Amino acid sequence: MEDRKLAVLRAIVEDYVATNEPVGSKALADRHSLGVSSATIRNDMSALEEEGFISAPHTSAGRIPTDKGYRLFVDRLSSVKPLSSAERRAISSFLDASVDLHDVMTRSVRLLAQLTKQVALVQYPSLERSAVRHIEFLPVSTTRILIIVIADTGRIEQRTVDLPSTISDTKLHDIRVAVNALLDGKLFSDVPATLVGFVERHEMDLRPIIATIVSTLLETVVTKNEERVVVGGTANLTRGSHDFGNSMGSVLEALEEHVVLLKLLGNANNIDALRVQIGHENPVEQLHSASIVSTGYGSGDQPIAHLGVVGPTRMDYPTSMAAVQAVATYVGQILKEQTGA
Amino acid sequence: MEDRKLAVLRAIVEDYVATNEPVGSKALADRHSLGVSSATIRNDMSALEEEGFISAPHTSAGRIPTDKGYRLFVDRLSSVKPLSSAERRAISSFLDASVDLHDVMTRSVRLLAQLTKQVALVQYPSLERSAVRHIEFLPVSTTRILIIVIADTGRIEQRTVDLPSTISDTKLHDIRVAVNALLDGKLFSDVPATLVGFVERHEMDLRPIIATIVSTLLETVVTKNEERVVVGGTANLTRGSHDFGNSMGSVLEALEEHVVLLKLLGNANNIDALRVQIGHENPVEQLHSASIVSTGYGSGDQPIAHLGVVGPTRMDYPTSMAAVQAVATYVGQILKEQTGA
DNA sequence: ACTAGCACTCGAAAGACTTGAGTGCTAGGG
DNA sequence: CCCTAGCACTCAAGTCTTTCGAGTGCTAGT
Repeated sequence: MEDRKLAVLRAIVEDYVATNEPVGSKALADRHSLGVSSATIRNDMSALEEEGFISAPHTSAGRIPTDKGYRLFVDRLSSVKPLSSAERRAISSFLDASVDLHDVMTRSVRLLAQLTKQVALVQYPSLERSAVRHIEFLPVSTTRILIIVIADTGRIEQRTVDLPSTISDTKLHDIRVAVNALLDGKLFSDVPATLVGFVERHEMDLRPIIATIVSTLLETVVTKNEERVVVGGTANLTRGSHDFGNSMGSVLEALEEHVVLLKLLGNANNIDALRVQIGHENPVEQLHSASIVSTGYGSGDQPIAHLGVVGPTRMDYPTSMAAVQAVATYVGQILKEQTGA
Repeated sequence: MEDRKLAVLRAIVEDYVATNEPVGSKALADRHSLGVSSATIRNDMSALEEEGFISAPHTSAGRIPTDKGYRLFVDRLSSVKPLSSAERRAISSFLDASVDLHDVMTRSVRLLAQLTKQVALVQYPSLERSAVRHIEFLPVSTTRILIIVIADTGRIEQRTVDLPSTISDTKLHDIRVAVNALLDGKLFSDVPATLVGFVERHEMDLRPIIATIVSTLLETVVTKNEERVVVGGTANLTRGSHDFGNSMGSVLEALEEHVVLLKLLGNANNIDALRVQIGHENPVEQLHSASIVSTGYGSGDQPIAHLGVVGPTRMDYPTSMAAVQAVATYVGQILKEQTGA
């Protein structure tokens, strides 16, 4: 009895996702073998509507799932649909061809967009979770150097800095060696603590220069550590024609605001499991008619960043969840291979 | 007489761009002081239609400019509208805040999109036009190193490479010094020639390793020298509602194909002047209903890459041209400051 | 060479009508 | 007691018609 009501809800979600049209009792009785007549289904639907899982766009139309309905569906009614082996092979071969981090990110986002037919988001490995692999100083002119920070996750940050006075190449080299000795292998988040007192350990006349360098370094690594997100598959927004109706403009706008996307993916540190945010559950107002399926990925034990897809609430959750999961796993592997030993 | 016909065409273009509705003879007579009656204008319009500069969507509607009409407008009738000083200030202050190349690209594209209310494209400095500033080798494991190539334009390329055998840190350091001595300051396009014979100048047992490194280096610098393009302001596609009608999907698709965008911007080397491609004039089929305004930008004498905007054929050409021009100039300056002395 | 006037065209907007999917409810059957 | 069959009702969406008016081309007049 309760079971049947759930079955009806599942059927409604599945049909609505497939057809994008409100689904009525008759259609359900016909297309799914629920073993009862349309009248009975009508009663169940009435109850489901009462409880807020479905709603009718207008009196004489079928029902469509509400956000709450999708939530129940995702939590209790759907099984994560395994990918076909062809798909798995496609994923790994496509990602294996990547030559560098940028390439991995770009390919992942394309892949994810293609697999899910949704808009895909892939975040670059977070600097917070990265460790210093190497730091390089390149003289650009007599009073200007280029600082390059290379992270173990493959990310590279650069910054040009004006020095208060000139410095010889050998001195600069010495500083570089000292900085690297101190910072190599350190987590970005530990860099500030590690650099405490560094300036003071040098000769007086070098201190202004070193102070400048250190402050830029800190800025690069911590203060302005810009997280990056790649977006792909926006053309998929036009797929289901009226899924986003006239609000498509604001969806596109939101997708260009990387700050917003980071909020979506959860720039908090705690989340690594597959996460589904349905409709109004997501924190971005402009995307209250969209759902986000996301997860963390990483080369080791804990996630170093997130990736996911954004689509209309009426998306194919099982497939999206499977694809997101799979891509995250593969990306993690690739990064491990490329950056680790 | 001929003069008046041109004035009529100009008026038609301006009105159509402003209103997005076919413009009729009466409206022209009213809104522009052409000094003649609507009947006379009708005659002129007839002639213009005959010559293919305008066309009527259906019998009893006004006229809209054809691609040919826009072309004439751009070539002979429009004056590049200077930006307001407020706009100029906004541009320079916004771009001045950039901290690195990525930042410059991102900010430029946002700026350009905002100024023109169109989709903006900004190409990263072309590797072809870059020179080597520095090359770094970082050991990742005993048989694996990370090669990092830093260009004078601020671009940084990385590549992980598996070595055929182990190598000591000191040997690796020696190779690095040798490579840098050879390549520093060389144009990327000259790198292959410069490296001829490099492998052979080393001891026999190092040759396999060096050969591997050299081939990866060549790949990075020449063979797979991926040009990059940043896209922004896609939300502007939804602005004029039916400008792209149902073909908006394919426009978005085209904008995600960076190869396509490079074709649009002209990956040929010869173009640096402001260029306008109207409708079918552009080489990309999916964008035959769009126009592209683009130009080269550079930190020195010749352009190192291109930037521009993509919009519907009925775009405000004078404004777009001015904005593209201005942003290109500023970007060139900023890059010069950041990367040069 | 320009203008005034007029008949004509045809898309877009508004209204009337029809259609049919879907509902809620009630009465009857296993 | 739960399910089903049947029926009256509702309402969006489609179709058809009508109206409306902006805009045209042409001709005759200044």
